[in-house]
Amino acid sequence: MTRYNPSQTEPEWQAAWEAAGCFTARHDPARPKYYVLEMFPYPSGRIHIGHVRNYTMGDVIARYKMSCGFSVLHPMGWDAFGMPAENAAMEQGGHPKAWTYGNIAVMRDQMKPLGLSIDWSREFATCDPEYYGQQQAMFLDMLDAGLVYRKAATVNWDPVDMTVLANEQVIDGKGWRSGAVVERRELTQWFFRISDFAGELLDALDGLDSWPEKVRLMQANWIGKSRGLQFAFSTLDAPEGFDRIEVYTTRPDTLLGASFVAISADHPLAKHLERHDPAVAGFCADCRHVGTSEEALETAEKKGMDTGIRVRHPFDPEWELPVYIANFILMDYGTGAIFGCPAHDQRDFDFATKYGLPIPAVFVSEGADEAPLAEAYVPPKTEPVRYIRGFAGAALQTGEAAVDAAIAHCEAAGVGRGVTNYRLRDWGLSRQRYWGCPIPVVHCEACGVVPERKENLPVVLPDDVTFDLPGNPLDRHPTWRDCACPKCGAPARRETDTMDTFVDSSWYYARFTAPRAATPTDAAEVDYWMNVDQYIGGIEHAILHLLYSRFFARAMHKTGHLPAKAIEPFDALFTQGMVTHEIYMTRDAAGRPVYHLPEEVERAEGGVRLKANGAAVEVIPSAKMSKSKKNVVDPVAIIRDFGADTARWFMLSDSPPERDVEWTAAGAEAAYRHLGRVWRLADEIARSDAPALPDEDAALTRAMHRTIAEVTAGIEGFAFNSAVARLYAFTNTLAKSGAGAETRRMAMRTLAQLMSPMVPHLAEEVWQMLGGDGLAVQAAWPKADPAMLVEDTVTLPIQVNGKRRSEITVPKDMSKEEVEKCALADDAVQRALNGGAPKKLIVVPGRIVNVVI
RNA sequence: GCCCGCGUGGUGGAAUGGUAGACACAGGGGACUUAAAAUCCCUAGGCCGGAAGGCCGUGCCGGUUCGAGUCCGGCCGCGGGCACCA
Repeated sequence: MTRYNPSQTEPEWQAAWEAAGCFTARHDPARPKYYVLEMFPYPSGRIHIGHVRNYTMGDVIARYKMSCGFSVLHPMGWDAFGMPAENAAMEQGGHPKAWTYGNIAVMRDQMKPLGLSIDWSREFATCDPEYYGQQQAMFLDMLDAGLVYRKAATVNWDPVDMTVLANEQVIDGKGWRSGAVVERRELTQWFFRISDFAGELLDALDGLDSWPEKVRLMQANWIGKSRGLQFAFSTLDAPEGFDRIEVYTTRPDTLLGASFVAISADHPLAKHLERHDPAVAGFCADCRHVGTSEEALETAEKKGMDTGIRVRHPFDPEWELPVYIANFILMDYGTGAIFGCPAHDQRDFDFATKYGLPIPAVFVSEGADEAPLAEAYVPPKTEPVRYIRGFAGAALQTGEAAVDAAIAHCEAAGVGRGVTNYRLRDWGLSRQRYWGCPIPVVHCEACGVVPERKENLPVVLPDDVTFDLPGNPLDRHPTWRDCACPKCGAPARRETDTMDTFVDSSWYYARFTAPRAATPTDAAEVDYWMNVDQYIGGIEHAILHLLYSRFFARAMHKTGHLPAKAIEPFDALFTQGMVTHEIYMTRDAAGRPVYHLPEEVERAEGGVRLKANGAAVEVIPSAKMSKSKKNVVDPVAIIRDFGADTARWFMLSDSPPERDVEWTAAGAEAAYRHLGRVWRLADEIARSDAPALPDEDAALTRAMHRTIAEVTAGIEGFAFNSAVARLYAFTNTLAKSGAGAETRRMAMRTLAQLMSPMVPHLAEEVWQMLGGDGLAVQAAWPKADPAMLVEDTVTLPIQVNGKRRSEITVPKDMSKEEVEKCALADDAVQRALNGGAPKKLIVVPGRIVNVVI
């Protein structure tokens, strides 16, 4: 007898699908389309078990939609520009291009055995000149449309390596390679005007009702709309030209709680003072040694320096406040200056305490008196509080109301104006790196910044570069930089900055609709395929990638590359969890940790041991897989040992897709055993000649329809683990069923279809064994018969005081009164009542009965 | 530091405010086998009890409710993001 043998049959079915052209996306106006997209991978070198999970989920949706009659687009590509390729070139020699395309080839070969329903004819990498050339064309259109501009911005500068560092390359304020203390440096850089779209990007979140609420919330907070007051303090003893300091505050109601003014070290006043005062210069230099990331700024010790300058309080000419330079004020947000109200802001409180500044309370909780504060009092803005230093509105009001009243009062008094501010900053896209899309402009001494002519695109990266020196090889390339000005023809210099890789990933979804088009998009194709019906990816992209893509789609619309309907490119979003694994650790003689791969250890009596020498292994609970901790599982080995279907089945079972899943060898083996069980069951049923048995046949048919309904709902609702559980249950039901052979064959074929999106190879195998017509992948999705789902009785739990004490089974449509009667007659209820009458009787029809005593 | 999540048996997890632990893994017991593997069957949150049954139980503390894993407030722990990692 033959056995379940995935290593032989899986490649055969993949060949059969390819021969039948099952996964070629067809622009068929007669059929509804469905566009499934998983976030494309970075070609790091090998596929990861997390990729298997991500792409399996997308594949389930794609295959399910195919069998529901949709024309499906399910493409794959590579997010191929970025730092790791340059790092590899620096560390191991070679060229980023060779490294990247080599990795892509390996990963494509590793991915294909998974049997994904991908239309590989649409594959591209963002580092293909055909792709980035179109990106350059759009950049020029956006430049023309005023969506791109240049301004100065700060970067992390490594003074030893003489290079710009990414935030992740700054560790504890030092360069990762050189160890030198990082400096902030200003460079002129390119920006997208995303902040012009802040209000629209925020408002449009409401329409994204198939996005996770948490992602919408995170984006809304990131955009950070606030209503506040912008006004100026007039200064005393300030240098010329600085007679006013503009500040922005979201809490103008606390103006009478002001204790100090703090400005950023990058504020024009700070920069002015720096030039004349060595002490200020020293302090500002210190501030600039903190990296540019908000995290670094916020977690650094809060420090300030009194400038000696004083400002007058706008409501009291006698009241003077000191002006500090502080390391936690961002020049990029608001005006780069704030007033501190220590009583109602913890950061200001800490600052005031540190520098011995007053802490006057503005409001107290409703019934309280003013008393010295041990910490800042920061109640929710919606809570009514009593204002003791208020100046507008009622004494007792909410923070919200007080802010509105304060703005109105200040505007009337001529102190500033109410403004709406956004936290969202413009998107800096310049990168001082080689392996990215060149920014297609030229710097000409006579003409200034000149866009490259479209017919000269793509501006291709030169291949002859070296990575023996830090910094951007384009900057020191002997000939590439030199060019003629597209306007006047004089000798000019190419822009050597390349684009942020987020640009590449902000429109790839549109390119997949016409990947070989001679323009960025093809109107007919984007019109048919957009939007992405289901986008799937990691929660780590909740803010930046998704927000940039939403902006870019709008910018593409404005420049004629996308229709209006595509300005929100992703109709539905699903964020899946990570795959984790235990970490196995021993220690060397010096007590340093040594990590071990999962295949190097075994479970033995009394714990986990090394296979090599039996040494006891410390097991650290599940963590995100990382090479350095060696808790990685190689999908290639799993597929070799168990087959793709086992890997797919395991990735879908047990854990809910949005949550992290732990890979365990036992779980994978269990998945394999189950698939073998299904195979044997199919084999047994195919041979059976059992006669029909009306009761058994009817029961099995009912169970089958219930399973169809449950599995369909599970797939539609991204509850793959629940769908898998129903499939387990139905497999057990089918195995034990005494129904006749014909009914069991029908049920088995249905089971194969329901399993097909998840374990497509096994499904084909079973479908074929049971005489299914054609390929299972092309069969229409089974439909549950609603009549088969109706139950005529229902079991109601009976609670006494909220605790389950008994249950009754009653006809589904029994009246409330009769249910009450049955419940009260129940033994357990009688016992509890002990002859008395219930205080209350709650009957929720079809659900529960609660007797309150 | 700020924003967003998550926390349920030995394990992964299920559960429109309505029977907590579906479905599985590991475990225990049994069948088959010369034996093992494979397979099949039974069992299974903890405590007390022979059983019937009872008490406890969804990170911790409190609240709302006839009823809370689910809603609200406060804490603890873990994870994601913080604009140049992708």
